[in-house]
Amino acid sequence: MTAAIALADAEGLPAVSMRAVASALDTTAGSLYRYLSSRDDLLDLMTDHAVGELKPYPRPAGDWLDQLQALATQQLELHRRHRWLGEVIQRPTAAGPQTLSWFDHCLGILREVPAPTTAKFEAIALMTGTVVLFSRAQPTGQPFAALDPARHPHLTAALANPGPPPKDDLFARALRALLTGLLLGERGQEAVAEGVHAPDRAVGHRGQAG
Amino acid sequence: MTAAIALADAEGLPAVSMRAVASALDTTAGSLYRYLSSRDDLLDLMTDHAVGELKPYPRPAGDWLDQLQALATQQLELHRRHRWLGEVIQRPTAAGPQTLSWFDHCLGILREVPAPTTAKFEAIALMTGTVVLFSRAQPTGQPFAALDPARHPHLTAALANPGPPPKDDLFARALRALLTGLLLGERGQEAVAEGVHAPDRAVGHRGQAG
DNA sequence: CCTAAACTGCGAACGTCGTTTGCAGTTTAC
DNA sequence: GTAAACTGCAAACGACGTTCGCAGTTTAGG
Repeated sequence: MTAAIALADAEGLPAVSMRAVASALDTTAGSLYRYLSSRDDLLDLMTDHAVGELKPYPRPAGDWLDQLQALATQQLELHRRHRWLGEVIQRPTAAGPQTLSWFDHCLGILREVPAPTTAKFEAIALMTGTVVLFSRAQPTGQPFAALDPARHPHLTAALANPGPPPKDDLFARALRALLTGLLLGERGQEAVAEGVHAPDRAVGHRGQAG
Repeated sequence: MTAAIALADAEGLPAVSMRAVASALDTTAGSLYRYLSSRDDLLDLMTDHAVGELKPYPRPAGDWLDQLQALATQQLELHRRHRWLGEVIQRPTAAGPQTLSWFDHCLGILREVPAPTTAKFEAIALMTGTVVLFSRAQPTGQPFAALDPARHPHLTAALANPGPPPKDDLFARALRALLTGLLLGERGQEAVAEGVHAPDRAVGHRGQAG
């Protein structure tokens, strides 16, 4: 269980074979089926255990956008710590209790945001998707073998003049752009530009937490 | 090759085994290694072949944002047609010629956008990532088994009151929010809100194409 | 305290996977 | 006409997820 997580952290998800985790537990592959129904079961348990690391949730500070950003930042750290998470959560399996709790916490933050429920669901899904995207991108080696400048003029030009390194707040900017665009619609753009962070109604995090 | 794509379209990526495509070609698994060096090779070929379906690229219309949106919409249709694409392109392999050509085309559209090269790379990657995210989300069954209203108050409330269905322009809105946020920075938000689509310099697609 | 039932862990095996290998049959070159 | 090179393929290898049946141990009942 935690042995499987350690294995995945160290050697990647493909290294998490029934035989490997059994060996780490000084037993054999078949024996694991006394406790697990399948390998997918193991992956589900690993996922929910990892999501549990997000607790305690950050104390509410700022408006809902700030709070979601804090949550996403924490989530990004989690995905960098467990690089196999992005791959695992893309399977269509039932969500575990920790995942359910986290999702409920997100909805709590969005409670007063005037957007339909479906939009909030999509926004949270896309937030996690963005986290996964950013957790992957770090070492850009040279994925381009032989470039023909005639065939790919813009690409060669871009590579010849790489320009300044990317700003490190790229994640926060992308996230805020996505969330405001999704949840506030076109009017959200103006609101952000004007420095207005919340709609008319008060958007606080009243009392409860997960 | 095309047989493998047909197989993946029909029965999913796991069904694309060496033996299965060999059987479709009336031969055996080992024989394929006369033409392919590995299964990853086959997947790479399938990917590049599928990306080739994006040609001819849509004729340039509107500013760079409109053009990228058209490209992304076309890409989304491709990913819905070949649902295995999203999974395949996440492997860290070298890009094929069609993929290179497409990437170069994107950079051509962004040619006059005043953003560093690295930012453009990230934006294109995130655009594709958004396409993958949206290509997945279609049937939301009931992923929630037994909900404890006390433990997940917001979630149960949200499910009890689903609200109106999501607007179908959600993809376009998310994409535009992401791209403007990434490539224009904070100032981009104002520009979009004011209906201004391009910076001072003319942003046309002059002549060439991929 | 002894026996019967239930449960535990585990070695061995099954089928499938990607990949390698050696062998026939055929084509090419001298 | 012979030697070299190339082709397709059946068989096999190791690793995978998973199943099965058998020992050893724990529990329940008389």
